[in-house]
Amino acid sequence: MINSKPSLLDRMVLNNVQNEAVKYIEGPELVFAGAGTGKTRVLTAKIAYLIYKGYSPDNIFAATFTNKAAREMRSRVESFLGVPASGLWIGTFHSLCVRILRREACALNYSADFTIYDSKDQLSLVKKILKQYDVDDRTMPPKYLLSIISSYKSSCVTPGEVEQKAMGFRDREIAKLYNAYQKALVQQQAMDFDDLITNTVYMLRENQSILKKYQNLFSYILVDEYQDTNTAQFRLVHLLSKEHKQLFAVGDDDQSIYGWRGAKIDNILSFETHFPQTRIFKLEQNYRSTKEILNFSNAVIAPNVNRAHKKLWTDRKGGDLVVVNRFRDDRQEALAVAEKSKQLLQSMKGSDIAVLFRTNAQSRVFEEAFRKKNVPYVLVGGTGFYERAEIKDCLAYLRLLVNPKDDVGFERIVNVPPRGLGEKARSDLAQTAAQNRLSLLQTVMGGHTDSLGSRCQKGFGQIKEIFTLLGKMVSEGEDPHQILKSILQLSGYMDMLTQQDTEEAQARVENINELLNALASWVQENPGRSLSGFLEEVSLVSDVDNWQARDDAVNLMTMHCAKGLEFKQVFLVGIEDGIIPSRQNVDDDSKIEEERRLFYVGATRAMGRLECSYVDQRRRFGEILPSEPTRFLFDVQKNLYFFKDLTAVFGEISNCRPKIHGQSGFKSPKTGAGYKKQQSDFSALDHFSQETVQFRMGQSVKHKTYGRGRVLGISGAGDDLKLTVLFNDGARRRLMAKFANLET
DNA sequence: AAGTGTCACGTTTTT
DNA sequence: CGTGACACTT
Repeated sequence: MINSKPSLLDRMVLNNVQNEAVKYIEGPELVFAGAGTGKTRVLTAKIAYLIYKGYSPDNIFAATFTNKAAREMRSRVESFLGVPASGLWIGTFHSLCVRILRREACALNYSADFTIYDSKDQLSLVKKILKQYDVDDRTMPPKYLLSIISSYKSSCVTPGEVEQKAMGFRDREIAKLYNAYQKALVQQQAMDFDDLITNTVYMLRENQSILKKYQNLFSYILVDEYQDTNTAQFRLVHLLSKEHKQLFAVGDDDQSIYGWRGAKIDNILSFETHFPQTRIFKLEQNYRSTKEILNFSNAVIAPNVNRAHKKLWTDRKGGDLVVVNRFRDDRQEALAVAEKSKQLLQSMKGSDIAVLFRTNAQSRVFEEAFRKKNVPYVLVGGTGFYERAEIKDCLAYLRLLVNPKDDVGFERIVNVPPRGLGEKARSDLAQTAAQNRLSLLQTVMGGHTDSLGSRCQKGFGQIKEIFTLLGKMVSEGEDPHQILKSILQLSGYMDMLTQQDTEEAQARVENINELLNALASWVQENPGRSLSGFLEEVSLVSDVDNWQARDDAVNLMTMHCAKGLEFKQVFLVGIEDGIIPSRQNVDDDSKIEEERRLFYVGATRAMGRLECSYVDQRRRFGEILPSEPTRFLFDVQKNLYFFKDLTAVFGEISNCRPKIHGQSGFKSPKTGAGYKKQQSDFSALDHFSQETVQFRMGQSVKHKTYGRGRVLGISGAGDDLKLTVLFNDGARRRLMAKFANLET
């Protein structure tokens, strides 16, 4: 069946443990795969091996973390085997579940064309419900309510169960609102992200014949990034595999970074109790990073308590020591990273370089710096294309054509562009709709608006006309791209934008054109598929899914986004207390552990060079606030990184009176190419920094009256040098180095 | 109903 | 600083 001259397994190039893990098909199997140990390789090889052993691709269910990963794995499996694996069920949990749900929708009282609500849609719906129930959104903020609902859902807790276990008024209130929210979703034939998993679980749990069907269909279950599965996903995997027990999970507990959205690290740590007779493999040889980077990373993660025992090693020697830079402020940090990137781009591809930060807000300064220095970059994630208002408007029109019960979508576009339909008109419509048990759009289309005030007749008439024409186009099988064009024309949306004649409106037109292009190429790639296919794909894309590394451009992204990726050079920026660990996670030990894992994930992305940085002061909400290096840095022995104090590099130079040997660039700060050159070259500054810095982070010092302590923070320079010291009596004190007379 | 202005609040992280 | 909610004006 497969023509393999060097045998399949030979071609896969696996080490011993990897090889055994791939060939073991005798039951539940868990592979602990540390960062860079060839996890993806094992997973792909495993799928290829299963097919080679006679499993049909149709019977293999493989859950990955992103669609991008799924695409890549599918094509690697195909190139291993030399045959297409189109039937393979590979994708994110969300997209795999949607596929099942579309087939079985009626078992859940849903139509196959249900809409998927994103977090903005969820927010509108929740706000509407709070208003309906007359709940004050100060005591019950919509976002907060949604986060509660989401955490219930990710643990498969129904509104009824919340009600049952309610301890007081507030719990009952939440149960009531959760219930109303869920009812509204069904009524509007919509599901939110969590529902996609949770509803699949409920359906399988309550429906023996459907369960049997999928247990038989999926004869092998594989799960990637198992450390980031939540309870609902665990239940799903458990339900599907409990008869045949052919389950393969890979993951790394040290990289569990999604606890805040319901992921349970215990899923991987207690795998054996959930799945008895599990065979465990550990991949500990790292092929990605240098010894220096690995030692640094191992030291970062070592203090965590809640983890499985393992230690990564490598035989890659002779790399550069990890660097920790200290900058004066976030602007200097960004400019320095941009400048360094610019130099690196002469010998490296942009796709080899990444700047990783904790929060999206940090990206702004870097964008400015990269633009200023004329260094090309790609920002991965952030406010996604599909979240822009004009794009969401277009999608809302399209959504309504597929699902006329989508009231959230309807409310979005009733009066965009303005049709004279204000609050009064809308609440009247909502009332009529409720009386007739119809959705908002159905009420308009059914002509039930005749009894409403004459002022709004015109507006509703327009909507009816637009959707009648569009409906006709859809039923005639018109091309989705053409349909969107008609929407923009018939609704007057394009006219509205072109009339505005602002730069803002211009940008929106361009975005819409981009959407039109995306839709056109989707139609080309998916001939014959309906509009709902496009909408589904659009709702389930992740930030990295659309990301394309460019040879010429440096990559900017969050540490979360960088999971699973690798780069030759990594800048891990803003490693400050309050940022990583996030201010909001500092009082909880398990959250601190997760923050530490995130730091570890960031550090282990680096193959060749890792350069971290923190700043003394950072702009936050327009205010300049002092910053201190992350506590995680103190867990790393000082010999594992090289510390560079660059706070004195721009300005303030006279303060420090540095002794410069050989070529000096510091004499004429304003003019001369020499200065510019120095400014852009970190290594030329090494000497300089070592001379000015007498104190290092974490260094042990002795004070006459306070006794021994560790240096926690350094700021200022020269005579202004200030130290924050944590003394052994437990007190933190800020001292002027000049007067403190510290001994080492 | 629509457009303008003022104020509070927010930044974790995302399928 | 930037966004979104609300109040006020036309």
